[in-house]
Amino acid sequence: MKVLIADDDPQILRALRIMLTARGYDVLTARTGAEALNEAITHHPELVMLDLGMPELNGIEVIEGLRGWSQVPILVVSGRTDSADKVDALDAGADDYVTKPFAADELLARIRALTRRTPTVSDEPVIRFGPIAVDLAARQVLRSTEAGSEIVRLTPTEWQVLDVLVRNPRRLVTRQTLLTEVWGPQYTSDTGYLRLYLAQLRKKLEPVPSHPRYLVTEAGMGYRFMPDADDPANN
Amino acid sequence: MKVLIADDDPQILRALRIMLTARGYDVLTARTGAEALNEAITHHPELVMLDLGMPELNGIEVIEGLRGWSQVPILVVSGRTDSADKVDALDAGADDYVTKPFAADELLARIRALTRRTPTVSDEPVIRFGPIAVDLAARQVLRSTEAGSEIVRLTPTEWQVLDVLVRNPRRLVTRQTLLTEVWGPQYTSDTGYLRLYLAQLRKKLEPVPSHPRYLVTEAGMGYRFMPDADDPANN
DNA sequence: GTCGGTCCTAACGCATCCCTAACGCAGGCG
DNA sequence: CGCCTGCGTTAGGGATGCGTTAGGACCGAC
Repeated sequence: MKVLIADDDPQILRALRIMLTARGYDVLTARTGAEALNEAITHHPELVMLDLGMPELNGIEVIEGLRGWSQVPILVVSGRTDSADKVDALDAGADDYVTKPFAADELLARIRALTRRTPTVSDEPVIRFGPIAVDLAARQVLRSTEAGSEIVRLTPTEWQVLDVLVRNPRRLVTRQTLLTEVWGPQYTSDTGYLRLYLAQLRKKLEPVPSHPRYLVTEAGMGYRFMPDADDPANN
Repeated sequence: MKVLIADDDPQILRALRIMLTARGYDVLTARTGAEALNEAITHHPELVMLDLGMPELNGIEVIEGLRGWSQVPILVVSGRTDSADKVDALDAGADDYVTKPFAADELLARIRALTRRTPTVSDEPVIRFGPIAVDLAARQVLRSTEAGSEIVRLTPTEWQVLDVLVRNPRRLVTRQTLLTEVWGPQYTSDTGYLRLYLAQLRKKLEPVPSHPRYLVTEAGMGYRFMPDADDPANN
């Protein structure tokens, strides 16, 4: 199992590497936030351990950068004990937060708990409907035309909205969950931008945007992604 | 979102209930391990907060009992700070571990982190009667016809009424309960719209809307959902 | 400084939904 | 037998929600 450790302190990096290697983990390391993002993109680790106080990009920015395209479990290991730091990191997308100094066996148990819960998030990370193919891992959308296939460009926000919807096929996603998933837990009332992004997504993905077939709206409740009826991906 | 809190200390129970209720969570409580398991089985909460030192069954046993059939996120809130306790709880199946005393905002952030990750993989509460299948999780109603199945569209209010009824199979639901559940606690007298929505539901769901078989009215009292007699889902 | 892209606000039709009002009908009761 | 109460049903107005367009604020790149 590949684990990425990002910390600017070589001491900690070395200690963690030894501890995890001895337990059979494959350890990748990074010393800056930018380096951490690069490593994550190229090697797709199954767990990311992150320090908050790194140069170039701080921990929160790294979390947001990761969460833009990956569901990998993120464990923050930080010297900051202030609860505000914890709240910020967790709300940004981290899954757990451990303060230094930490007990080695507890850290290992938390790592086991995090990796246990995600036994391969999705064995089929590419979702197809109509002429569209959504590759969640590669963060890419392709539309097949008669002359091959073309790349559909989506903005970050459009991606997050689409991500939530396609991860819940056939299920109703309420306006509120969509808002909190994309814009954060403090957003609960819609002033109208959800409609906007749904319209843009439909313009880019639907065969007939004015008559949506896959990104269906349920009046007064929310939205729903309806896969093709013959799609074998049913779960 | 339903949250089950299991703790033998009434003080903590009360504090947590207030804190979570204010944030919009539906709080269930239990004072013993056995009670916690019972509550979990009957109400299927989306998060379980657990104290380790409870009578009857200790925390670890409760975790194991839950994990036997449920993937619900488990957050341990315990006074024990020993790392061995944390390791045991986490390895038994808990997802996070917070020691008392805890910071309220951190606890809330951890709750958000835990519930965010699970897209409510909840067990499949599909209720069937006649040609109708009600999928509560997906918020979808299907009617099977000779040529496959078609989607039945329900308005939000129709959904809420149906939701209350099917969650109480064979039980009488008084007019007042229905009103307060759907329209809010201040509504107590019916000016006639309940009749309206029942009529619409019957028109959409009953085989013979003029002679209701599943959505039965009890004159002067309320309504009752009667499942098929041979339905194995009896609880 | 300029430019392109993205995010959000505001406003306007339009469809849908909620609720009121009225009428018909059945059963209970004096 | 006639009245009354409670429920089912229908139709229509008002309100809300949604899709759509246009335009300004903000930010990083060049």
